[in-house]
Amino acid sequence: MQLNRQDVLDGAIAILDEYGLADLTMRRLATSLHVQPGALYWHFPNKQTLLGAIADHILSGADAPSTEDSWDAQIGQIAHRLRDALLSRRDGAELVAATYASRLTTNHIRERIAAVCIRAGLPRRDAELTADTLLYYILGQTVDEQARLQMDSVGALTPDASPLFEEPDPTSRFDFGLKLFLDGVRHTAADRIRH
Amino acid sequence: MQLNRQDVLDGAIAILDEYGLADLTMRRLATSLHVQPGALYWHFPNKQTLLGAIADHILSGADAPSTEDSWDAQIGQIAHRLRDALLSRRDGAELVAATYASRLTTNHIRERIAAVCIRAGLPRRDAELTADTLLYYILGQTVDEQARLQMDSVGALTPDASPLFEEPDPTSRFDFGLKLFLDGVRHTAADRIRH
DNA sequence: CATCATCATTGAACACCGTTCAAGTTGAAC
DNA sequence: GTTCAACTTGAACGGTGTTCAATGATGATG
Repeated sequence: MQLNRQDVLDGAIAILDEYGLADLTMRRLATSLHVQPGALYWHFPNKQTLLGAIADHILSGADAPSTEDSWDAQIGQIAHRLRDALLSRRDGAELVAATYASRLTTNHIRERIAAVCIRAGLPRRDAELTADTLLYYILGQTVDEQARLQMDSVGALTPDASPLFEEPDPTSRFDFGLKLFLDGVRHTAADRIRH
Repeated sequence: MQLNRQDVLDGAIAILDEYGLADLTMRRLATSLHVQPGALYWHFPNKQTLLGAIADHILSGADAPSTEDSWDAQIGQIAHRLRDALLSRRDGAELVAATYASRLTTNHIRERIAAVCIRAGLPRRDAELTADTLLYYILGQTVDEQARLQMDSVGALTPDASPLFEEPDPTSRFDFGLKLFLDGVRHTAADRIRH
């Protein structure tokens, strides 16, 4: 029975969920698909491209149009959708951050955010820079949050610093930075923005 | 002639500058020091610790007290100092971002930024979250900028998209996000902040 | 049903990587 | 000159991504 691209992708995602990004190797993936490592290279030219496809899968849907009315609620919704997508899989944030840096995801969340900013009245270049700024924040924050989460689930060193007593909770931390950002956009473009 | 910790560190930084992070391997470092790979492990317990020491070196000085008066000029100065430090060496941003995530740098730039926010009137937790938000932005933005810079210096694919015609220039892009952030802080804590 | 081109896999190798460790060497202090 | 800690060697262990000629499976065509 022969493999196809989707089988390889599904197998990779299963390994990611179960063992994490560090243990997602071409050899392990091949073994789990009952195949020799070389076979994978018929479906994907290299590992980085495969990771890009996983990143696309993780991000799928995050760049859909917002259902909110005001521009700031729209950006807030998209930001939370992105964060949820990153957190939905083990090491998702780390994987997407690495892949985003190497520009081999086909997701259009950057353009979606920029579009909201343009519709709100920002010039195109400012809108793009604003989208970049937000994306850097979300990726950095979420990578960190997920790393902590995983450390806690393994380590659980000091009961005092356990996640139950950690404050503020991760979502509040995220919203703090998001609000900071939105306030900045509001103020910077105060004279241009439509209400 | 025997090696010491500083020799290893200097050798590693030399390789980083000349060949980049991807080619900074323990074996290559050993060869350049005319030594067997195992010898390095007497001076550093593992590669990650060595990278942490390099990150500390790159960041040294970036967390000094600001010489500015107003809180926003102070943060701006520290932010630019951090960016300059990251850009001062090949792959510096990538290296520091990776090391920062794994928490083995001893630099106190986060605390410095938080201290400025506290002195400006923010409660301690808000100050820390604010510092985190800014750091995520700076790291993400600078990693991206440095990656582009390196791609241009190697690729130079389309003359139209060459760095000469790229706009806005990287520093302006950085300042755009920085201003967005500072405006956000100003607005968020408008009633609390001392002027 | 046989043929044939295309799709897909094998098996083995290449050139690396970080890390470990018993055994050996070096160099300074006594 | 001996001793002892600091330091290095040499060799291995157990991995990694990737390549490629040879081989096998598959489905459409004559």
